[in-house]
Amino acid sequence: MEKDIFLYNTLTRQKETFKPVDDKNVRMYVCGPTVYDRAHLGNARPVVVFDTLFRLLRHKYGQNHVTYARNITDVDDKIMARAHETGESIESLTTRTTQAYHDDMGALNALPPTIEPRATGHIAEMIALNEVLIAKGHAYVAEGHVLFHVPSMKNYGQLSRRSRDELIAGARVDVAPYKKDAADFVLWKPSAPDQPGWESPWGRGRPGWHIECSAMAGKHLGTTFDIHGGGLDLIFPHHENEIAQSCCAHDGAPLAHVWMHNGFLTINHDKMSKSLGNFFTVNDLLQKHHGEVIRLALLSAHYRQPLDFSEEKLQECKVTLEKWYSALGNCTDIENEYADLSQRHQLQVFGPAEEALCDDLNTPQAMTELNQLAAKIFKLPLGSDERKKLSHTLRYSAQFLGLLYWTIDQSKFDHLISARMQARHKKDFAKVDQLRAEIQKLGVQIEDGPKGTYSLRPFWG
RNA sequence: GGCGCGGUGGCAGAAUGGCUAUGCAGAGGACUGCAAAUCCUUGGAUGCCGGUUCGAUUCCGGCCCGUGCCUCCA
Repeated sequence: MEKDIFLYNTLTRQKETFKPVDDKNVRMYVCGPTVYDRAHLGNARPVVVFDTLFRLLRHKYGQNHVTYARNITDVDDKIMARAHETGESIESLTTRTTQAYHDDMGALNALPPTIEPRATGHIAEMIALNEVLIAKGHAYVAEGHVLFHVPSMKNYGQLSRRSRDELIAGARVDVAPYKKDAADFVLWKPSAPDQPGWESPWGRGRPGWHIECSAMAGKHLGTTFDIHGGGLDLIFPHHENEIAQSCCAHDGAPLAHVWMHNGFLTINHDKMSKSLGNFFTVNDLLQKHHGEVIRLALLSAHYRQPLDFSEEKLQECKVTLEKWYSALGNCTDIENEYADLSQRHQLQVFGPAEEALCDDLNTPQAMTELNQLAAKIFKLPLGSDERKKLSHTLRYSAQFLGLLYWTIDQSKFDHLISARMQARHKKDFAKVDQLRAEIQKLGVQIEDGPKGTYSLRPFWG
């Protein structure tokens, strides 16, 4: 792919041409879930957004030249609190929740990341990082805690564009007495005997929130990597502090070149919250809507914009997908061209949607291109070469969005279709309708076109 | 109080210093065993006030409104 990729960088507040450190190994880190509860819809947005970016990067740099790391935070006070409430063991809770996360994100057709490091598997790296920070004068020990000393870093606050003074002025929380500076944050904290903990040079304890990402990113992606992503709310303090830890440990080497942050989502224009009763887990939604529909809805606004979720939006996305599937081709096209979808990346048909995605992941623009493509396809004669070619492009383009991956049992389908065709010629409409119902059981809704032909679309009940 | 983001047609949602997407919804027509889809035609927008400019929705300033973050929430 010749086209350059442009990405908006929170660090510079500008759209920049993406230039990887090593184009043989493009590296991206995205903050993953804390596994104490089912993922909610808000958790799904960064997953789908960065999955889309992952797909685009893999296309441009090669399937095996992109490393995507997304962590699992499996040690955290929220986890401890939940386990304490319910009596479930921490291990059981985190294992079960991690599995549910994989299931839910898989249902949204998010590819598994290349690496999924777990915090509890990297305690030694975190301790080592703390020791480096202490040795270099960026951290200190106080009352069993290890704290990062913010004034030790001259340019702290670059990502969020906040000065240390501003932070302190706006602080809403009491400053712990053992902190040398009000802005200092915890790298390591002591654990009570009944809390999970690991032996360390500072006694038995557990990591602070930010240190795990620095340690895991450093281990798996190297000192400096290409893209670091997450939700808008992570800019401060989480990502700011990751930068502080990693840069100071590595004598100023940048942690990541490009910082990307997705916007929040609202539900019917309200903030999603338990008190408003509009709090949905991904799994809740999957009971009512196909994952592909939810995925499209999550991509229907640009990732940096707020995204409003509603039942109407889901309905509209469902109809849109059905239209695209219908445009994809009649059964003949499916049989001849798309039987093995894993081969479709070899088609190398340039798609305009691809170009839209190269412009800072403009997914709404990509949707427009797919709509345009579908409209063109519908105007062309069924079975024509031109129509097939555009169908190729549609299928090909949609793969970048992780859409139009749906397939059918081809042999059964072909058999039923030809039987129905015959019944139709005989005008045996009772049989025709009965066969339509049978085809529907395969998950396909067929439609009769103007010339007795068929279009195909998934049937989602 | 500090830092930031946004206000585009009925709704959703891109883009752009001049020719203003796209989808849904609406109106009219075509097609049609049923059902559905599709096709053709069509009305409709850039919060307010100034400035820069031959020309601004787009750039600059002010205002109004909404919204996010400010130590563990994607």
